[in-house]
Amino acid sequence: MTASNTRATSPSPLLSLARKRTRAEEVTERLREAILRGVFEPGQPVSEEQLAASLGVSRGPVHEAVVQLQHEGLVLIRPNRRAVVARLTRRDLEEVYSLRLAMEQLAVQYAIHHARTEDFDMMEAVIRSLEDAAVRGINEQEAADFDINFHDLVYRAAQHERLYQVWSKLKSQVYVFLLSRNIANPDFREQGIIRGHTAILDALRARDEKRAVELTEQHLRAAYLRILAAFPEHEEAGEADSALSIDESAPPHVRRPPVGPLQARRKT
Amino acid sequence: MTASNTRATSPSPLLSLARKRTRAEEVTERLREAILRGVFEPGQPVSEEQLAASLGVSRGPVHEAVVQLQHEGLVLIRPNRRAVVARLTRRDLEEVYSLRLAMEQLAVQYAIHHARTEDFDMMEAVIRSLEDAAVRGINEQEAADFDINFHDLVYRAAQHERLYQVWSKLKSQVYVFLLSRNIANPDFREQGIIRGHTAILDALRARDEKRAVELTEQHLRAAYLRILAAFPEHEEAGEADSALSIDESAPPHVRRPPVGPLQARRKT
DNA sequence: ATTCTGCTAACTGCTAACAGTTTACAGATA
DNA sequence: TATCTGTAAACTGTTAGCAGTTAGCAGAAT
Repeated sequence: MTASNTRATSPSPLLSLARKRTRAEEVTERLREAILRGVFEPGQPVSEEQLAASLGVSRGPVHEAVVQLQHEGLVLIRPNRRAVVARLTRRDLEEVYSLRLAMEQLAVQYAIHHARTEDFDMMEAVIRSLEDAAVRGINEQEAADFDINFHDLVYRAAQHERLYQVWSKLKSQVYVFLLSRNIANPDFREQGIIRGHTAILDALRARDEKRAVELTEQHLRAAYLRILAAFPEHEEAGEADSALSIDESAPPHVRRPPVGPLQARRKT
Repeated sequence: MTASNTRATSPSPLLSLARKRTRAEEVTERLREAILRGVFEPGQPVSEEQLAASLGVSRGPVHEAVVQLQHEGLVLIRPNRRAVVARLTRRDLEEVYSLRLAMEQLAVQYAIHHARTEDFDMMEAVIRSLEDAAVRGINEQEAADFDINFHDLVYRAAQHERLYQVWSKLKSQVYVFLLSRNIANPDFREQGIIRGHTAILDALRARDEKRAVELTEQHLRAAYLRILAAFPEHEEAGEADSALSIDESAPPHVRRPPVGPLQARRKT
């Protein structure tokens, strides 16, 4: 997510009133980056104490960071136990993408009404960058960055704070899925992303709400299926029901087929 | 939210392995309750230090609680400044309800596929309780509790952890709106709630996805409009753009009409 | 060999104290 | 009188240390 967290509109460096970053925020970012880059394996315990020592900071800010990353679904905390890096399952994938689809359809509706032309221009620039980069060949991480950046701009253009907050939390998990499972043929994958984003941008510019919503569904369902296909047939033994699951009184595990627009389509 | 946070299925008191509540969680609950009950007025600063002193606890857990309540949208924090109780505006109302609508439509879809019969029975029980209570007359807070409890059961029945998390955050804000603005004629309001909930429950039991989604939209749009109507015509002077707004480089304020299904309908 | 038992080290939750920032206000200045 | 300025009090962010819990492992028991 290297680039996706930088502001789309860079604040003027002069007189910028620079909102002071608290130490906890810096730790959060470092730790998030480390987890996303795979420095910590899924399932691996993360000691606040060790982390604090290695970052040369006390445990207070580190604790805050860990809590924040739990909200983002990257780690799992249970009281008095060490935090554990989340192991995202097939079920988590379905949850993330079903939720994302609902939110992103809302986002394009809002974007159509509230976006400024600069917003569209920035989206176009991101698509162009990906096209250029695709020519010289890029790795998975770069592809994921471009992908997420485009969608991030859509959410920003929607000018819906709460919607953006929810997306921010989901974003990290989407990134994990993109990196770990998005192993289709690169050319095919990148062209699909480019075509999908271009189509969505066109619909947004045309203020065609129905089409934008429809295209979003297609785009995300395709992404979902591509990632799902890369999951191993038998999931790892002893896998938790979900990466989150604070809930201890979970009902016995049931196979849950996807619901709603993510499920295999009959009619259309 | 007195009752809505208790577990729907109470864990067996024997051998319950009782998940130990951390001090920070207790403080969070107390503070949330205090804000929802109006002990702190919107706009009023909340000192972590004073709060810690008055609760007989150190500032660590209190800070954690304040951060948590910021996530729930009940307070606003800026670094090095005292937290302030959120003042929810008309725009916040629109954000909350547009997001809620998208979430809840997803929830009923999942509930239709994953709910057990007990889930429906519990929903029915809540509706019945409200009917009984309405006869003897109830105050706004009780009505809000019944209302939220029903919807909470729907989200639980969906068995979608991330969806429930988002709803949990929204729930507090919905509660604030219900308490502060839901001032329609009680009889009318309660009958509307009862009818709405009954219709949704029927559609869920019938596994009629399309109807359930449609009814949810009607129910929530009605609630939105009822609350909106109670907003004063001229909002308080000096009101922030939004209760959240970490973003300091906000564009000049623009009148934003609701988007999507919340807006006034032309076609249907 | 495998399962239990008890101990030690590692670690988290919490508290208390320090350093730097913000708020509030009294007095100075126009 | 109204506005500016400097200073003290209030408050947050951070650190370090204590108390209680958990994890890991060596040795006993089967």
